[in-house]
Amino acid sequence: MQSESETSVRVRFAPSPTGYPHLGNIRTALFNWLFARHHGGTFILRIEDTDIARKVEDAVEVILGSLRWLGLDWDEGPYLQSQRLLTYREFAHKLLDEGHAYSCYCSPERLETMRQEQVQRKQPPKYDRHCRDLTQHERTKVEASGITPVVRFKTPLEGETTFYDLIYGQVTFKHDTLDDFVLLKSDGYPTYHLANVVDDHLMAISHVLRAEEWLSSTPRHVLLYRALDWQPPHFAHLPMILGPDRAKLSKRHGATSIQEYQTQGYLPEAMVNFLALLGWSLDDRTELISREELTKHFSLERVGKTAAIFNKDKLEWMNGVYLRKLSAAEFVRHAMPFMDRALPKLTACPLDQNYVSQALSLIQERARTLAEVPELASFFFSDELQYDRGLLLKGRMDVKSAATAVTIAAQKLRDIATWDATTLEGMLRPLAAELDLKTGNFFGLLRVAVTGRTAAPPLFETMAVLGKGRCLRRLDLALELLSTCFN
RNA sequence: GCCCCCAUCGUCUAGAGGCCUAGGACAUCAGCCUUUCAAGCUGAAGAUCAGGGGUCCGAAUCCCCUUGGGGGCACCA
Repeated sequence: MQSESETSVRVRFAPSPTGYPHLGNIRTALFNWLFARHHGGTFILRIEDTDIARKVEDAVEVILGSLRWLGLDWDEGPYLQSQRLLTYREFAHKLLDEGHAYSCYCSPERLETMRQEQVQRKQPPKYDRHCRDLTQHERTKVEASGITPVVRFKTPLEGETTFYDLIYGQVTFKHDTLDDFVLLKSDGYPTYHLANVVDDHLMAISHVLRAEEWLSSTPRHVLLYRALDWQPPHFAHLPMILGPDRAKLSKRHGATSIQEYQTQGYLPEAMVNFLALLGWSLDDRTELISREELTKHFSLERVGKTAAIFNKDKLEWMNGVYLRKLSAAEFVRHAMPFMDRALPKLTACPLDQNYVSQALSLIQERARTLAEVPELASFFFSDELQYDRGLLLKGRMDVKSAATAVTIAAQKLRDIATWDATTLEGMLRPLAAELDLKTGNFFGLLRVAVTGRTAAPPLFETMAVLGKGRCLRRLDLALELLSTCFN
């Protein structure tokens, strides 16, 4: 920690806009952010948009939006690599001039058939270095035919590269398992390897925290740093987050993009808490931890090495915890957009704010995500309750006594002056005894009548919120439904 | 096929030689609370620490092998 703070910590999150950020991407962003904040360093956002073919139009927007949603604010950027093409070309040419790179004129077709043959022969697919040792004469000859070459790195043929990863420790790769990778594509854009190394150096990145899938390309990067006579940054590869099938997260894993979690009604704080625990832990017991505590305690030493399958059940549980921690007003503020989206007809007319907040406060404790709220609360907002009349007889009551019970209850309720939970309970509980009904059965019957469902918030509070008029109307409706049960 | 990484309950994890007859959390099951649901509380079940060899007085922890899983091997990132 001391050595880390000696030189200023500068980290970056460098997504490519070829898709929407998923849990793994965002976890990487989070760890970078936490690392920067913990050390009082700088968190930089860099968009690696060097693949024009795969670029997704609104991906950058979504990336920025997701980071903002989670409160992962950046100090510099977003830098766009597509606007720095000259810089990469400059260094590609420098490598060319200094003999660390060469122009390759091989056609994609040739490369493809070569690869196929190699795979068929069960050989590692590697570029065969066809153009590596072309004579000047050969070179000018091909160039005359108008082929635009790519620039390839001249990987040393022998020896090995070793680097120290802050999480995985010392890692060594033999050079003969590497090939001459492309630095500059024929369209003039750099590859990831070139752009990434150039930018990390130019932007004075001190620590590269990225997913473990990059571990095996790190030797290439180290080689590049050396060829350019630059000091490489510290590397820390983060364990992968896998889908339920243990494979790398991708589109086919359902909820892939982080923004889907937003629309499903997860709270950013819950998301941050959950993601932080995917690969990092404070101790042997802490599960709920605030952003402040996280930045205070975050350290690379407590990042694990094993890939994790993310556990949606646990996320849901945690989100429920965060939902319940909200004040009633905050809960309403968070839930309203979901209400509007799911129940546009019902919320179209201006609703009494007091009614809404009373209703939602009964829902708050029962929701695990905000997207569940409209469904859980819908009976508060619909005039015409729709339910199967059979529900009224759930308490294995016969139709007649059910009808009697509802009739008497409605009668008595009509005369109530103060409509609140306490009064309602004071009236209805003794009534159950008078009717010689178990409270469970009687209250269950009223619950269905009043909410249209067997599972709902506590009856008296619910009735108190619904109000006298609504309750009485619904009891009448129940009576009607019961009457249709006779024969 | 080659290279790299990893390996503790179903899942997330604690564990850096004796504190481990392996701890916590989610999920599961049971009980309590209770008008239902949810929440809460209590408890149960669940890991021969992948397997096999070493090292050591002593290993989940160190070493080796095997197996399994993942990742990489593009003019994609």
